[in-house]
Amino acid sequence: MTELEGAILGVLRRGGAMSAYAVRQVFLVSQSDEWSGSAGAVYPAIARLQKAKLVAAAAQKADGRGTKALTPTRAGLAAHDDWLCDVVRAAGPGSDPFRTRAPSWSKLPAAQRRTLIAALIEEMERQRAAVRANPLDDSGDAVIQELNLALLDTRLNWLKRQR
Amino acid sequence: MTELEGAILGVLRRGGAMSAYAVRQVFLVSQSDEWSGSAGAVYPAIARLQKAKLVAAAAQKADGRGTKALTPTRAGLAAHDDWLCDVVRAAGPGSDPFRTRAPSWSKLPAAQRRTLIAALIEEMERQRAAVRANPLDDSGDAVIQELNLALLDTRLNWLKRQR
DNA sequence: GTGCCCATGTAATCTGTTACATGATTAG
DNA sequence: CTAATCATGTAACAGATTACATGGGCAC
Repeated sequence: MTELEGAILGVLRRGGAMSAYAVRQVFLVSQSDEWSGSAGAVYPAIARLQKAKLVAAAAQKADGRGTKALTPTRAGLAAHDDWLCDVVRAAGPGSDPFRTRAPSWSKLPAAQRRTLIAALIEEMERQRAAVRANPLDDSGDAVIQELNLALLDTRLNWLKRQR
Repeated sequence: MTELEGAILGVLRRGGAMSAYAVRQVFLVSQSDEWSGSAGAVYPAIARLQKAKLVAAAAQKADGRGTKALTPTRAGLAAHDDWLCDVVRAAGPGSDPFRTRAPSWSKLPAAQRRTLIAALIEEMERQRAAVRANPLDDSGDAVIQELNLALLDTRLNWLKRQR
């Protein structure tokens, strides 16, 4: 199961029956934009999940567009549990564009480096304010917001020590 | 420029002239395993960089294997600077398998959830001990280690609040 | 009835993964 | 000499991205 497939099952599990389009919207507006929510990723991923009988689709009446209400099957919930409990994968570092760049910033000319660090601090503080201003009603989003705030603080702390 | 291409330029910039094989080793033993360092990724990426004249290859004498010493060109350094100063990309959240799973952990049966959280704490503390035990001689690795330690602490703090 | 969003998908392309292939060098 | 490692690459494949295509529902 790919990360995207696991994430989709999680959305269906937390959000109840919804259409593939609605799943896309969740990714499109998500705080952690790990995926673009592009149709070319979401629809094939859902098709794979359906083929593997991990997701079931119930046709909605009075919709000529063939909109389906998707729900995880019992096997889908079990597979998702396994994915959730995969300690090795869950504990992995993931990919972080900040961490990838940070080791090389010392190679920049000093003036450029100072400008960059100032711009990064400004951007991170802007993000932090935006997150803080947002309501965290949905339980899943609240967790992501909390972890994202911690990430922002980590980066800000590190940046301010580099000034 | 892809993240991998940027990272490769960074390795060449920080590590001095080295072969494509040596670049691979850096990724293979790297603390932040964002990439596997697979030959099928590294060699094509370096080929792209060479084609774009961002990396130059000097043949080493007395090596029948055609080993080349790779160095960033002036254009390569400029492109790398741009990549380093891309505030939007650097400030992005990246992808985090922990953050992807965390919102769904509340859906697990309570007993399973407690077991998982305990296993995750153990794994993170093991990782933290391993990082602490490692020497951080190389400047680039030291930065990554520092950011990884902060990431581990964030996750541990969050997990311990969930117990 | 004309736009605009809803809703589903496909096609071309890019990049990374695993696995394989090939040959040079060096340690025992 | 033989085995392990150094060193470079390719092939088949999987998954994500952008862009495109198609058509239903609804507001004005």
